[in-house]
Amino acid sequence: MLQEKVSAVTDGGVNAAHAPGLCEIAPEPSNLGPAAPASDQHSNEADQSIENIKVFLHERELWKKFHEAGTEMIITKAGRRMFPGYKVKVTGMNPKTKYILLADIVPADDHRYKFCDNKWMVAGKAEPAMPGRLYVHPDSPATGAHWMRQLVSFQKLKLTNNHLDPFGHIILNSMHKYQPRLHIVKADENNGFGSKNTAYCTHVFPETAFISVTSYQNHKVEFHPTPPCTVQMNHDHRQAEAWQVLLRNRRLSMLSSCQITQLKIENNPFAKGFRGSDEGDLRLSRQHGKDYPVISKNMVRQRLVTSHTHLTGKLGAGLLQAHPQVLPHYQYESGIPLANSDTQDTLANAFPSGREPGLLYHCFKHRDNSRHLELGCKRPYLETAPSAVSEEHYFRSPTSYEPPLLSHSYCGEAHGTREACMYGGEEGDPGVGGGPAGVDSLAPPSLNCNMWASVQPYPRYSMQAVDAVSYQPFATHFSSAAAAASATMPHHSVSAQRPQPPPPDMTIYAPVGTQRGLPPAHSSSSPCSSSSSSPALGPGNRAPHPSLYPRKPGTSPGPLPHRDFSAFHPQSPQPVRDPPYQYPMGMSNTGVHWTDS
DNA sequence: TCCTCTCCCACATTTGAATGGA
DNA sequence: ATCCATTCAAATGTGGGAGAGG
Repeated sequence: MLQEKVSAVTDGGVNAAHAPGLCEIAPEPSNLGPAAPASDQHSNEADQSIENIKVFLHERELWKKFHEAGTEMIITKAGRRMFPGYKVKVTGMNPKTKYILLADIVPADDHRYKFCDNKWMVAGKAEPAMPGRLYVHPDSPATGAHWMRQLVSFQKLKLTNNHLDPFGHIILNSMHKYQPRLHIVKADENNGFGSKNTAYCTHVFPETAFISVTSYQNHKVEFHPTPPCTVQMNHDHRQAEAWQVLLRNRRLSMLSSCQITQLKIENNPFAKGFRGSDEGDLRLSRQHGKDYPVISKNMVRQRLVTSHTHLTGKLGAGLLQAHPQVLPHYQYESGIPLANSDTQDTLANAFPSGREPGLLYHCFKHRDNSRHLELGCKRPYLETAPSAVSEEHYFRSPTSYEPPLLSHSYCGEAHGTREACMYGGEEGDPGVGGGPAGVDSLAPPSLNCNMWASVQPYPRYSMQAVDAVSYQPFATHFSSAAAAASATMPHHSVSAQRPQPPPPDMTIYAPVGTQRGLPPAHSSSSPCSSSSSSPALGPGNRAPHPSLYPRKPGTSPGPLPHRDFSAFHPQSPQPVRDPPYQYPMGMSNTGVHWTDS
């Protein structure tokens, strides 16, 4: 957890709380200002109302930069952190009330995407959603004072594409669009485990949506110091000069931070080694046996875009007009509009969201024409893109969905059966924390409670699905709250309107192998048996390297069992006994407003 | 057989936590 | 108790290549 000062938070606001259970987003009056106060239905309890909680996304400007470029998040088998990190500042909590903060990542739509012609395009229907997992902040539960004292960082949350991931990372499908969410669950004794009324709220920052990839989709091109053929073909002095300008501008700072890899390299300390410098380029080049600098493709784009101003002024009718096929290509790629484009176009272009019906229609219509999937992708990067403009017709709806920039807050109340506490693997076990009575004993240091619960990506937004869920015997108020919060997550119409049967894999997954030196429990029957903390725990509790636990064929955890587990783990290294934790999703009566009991 | 697309892996580098000595 | 240097695991994007599928 970062120990940053509260004042370091620079991000925007949180919008008002909405009536829980509504699967639609109420329009927000403002995108930028601080959160409008929640529509408080319990004004006499304003101080303690969870609706009063405001969440500010940390590094929101950075997130917005990524969002405008079309955020990509690498997912790997071993798990990859998100960058930018998901950090928030929370205000409005009751300092003495205990809260649980957790995050999950849900599909933003039911499309599969592909990166084509420097744009994200719908490439078909989404693959079946992975069993959802919740990432519970390691400090949970903690008092409001604790949460408000500093930034709340979910930086150690990891994403994986390993469907059998034993480490508790959040499982995602590659080339799909996802939306992280933050849930705040009240966990004090008056509204605690076993309580009928669990107050919670969900916050969504649309700018944190991303497309998961196994490798960044803007690959490298070799930046030869000699002009490319498109320039060489025409021995025009002005073009040669233009190329010199390009070379000269290699080190220009980005006017438009538009490329994901470059944004990550520039902002992620761990990627410092890739930051641009002539020496760095040469180093990378030599590393790959090249005598000439190798510049990332996105850098080329940036430099071209950056140089556009210079070029247009300097070349006029020269290069750009002599080769009109070049400029249109760059003009639109990656949603980087030039002077005439506005932000909305940028956003729409970067993320062809499926939330906008018209856009969807265009995408599918285009796809049905069996054209766009073949366009551009096979062309060398510097080749012309004659379809670039026409593509815009299909992927830039004039009414493109522009996501609000504030977090959407959804408050709700979970009304589910709570026959067991999620902490209560052993009631009375102070380490495990168990049960309603264990709440008070759950001082933050004693409980590192990363929990990984299955979340149904689509059906959870469906009230029909909610009703259809058969409760698992180990429901907890917490999971109920999380599930309820999940159920209130607004979803675009395609998913929300698709009734889903009760999920067959309504499972819980346990964090495993998080204590140093302790192997993860691979047994799906009791995956928590030897684990004591989660991968996201603080220093000293590093997750073991996956290579320490090679999966032999046939010994893999296998498909997630119908009953899987997740548990909060004490820091003590003792094995957690099989915690009968079940986190049925979507069990909340989300049509009921939350209440503080 | 060829091509495209997606994914995996090794690599060099940087960061930051842990450790030990002064 | 504090400071500093060292060590090492974790994290990062990249290029090359494997493998599946058409």
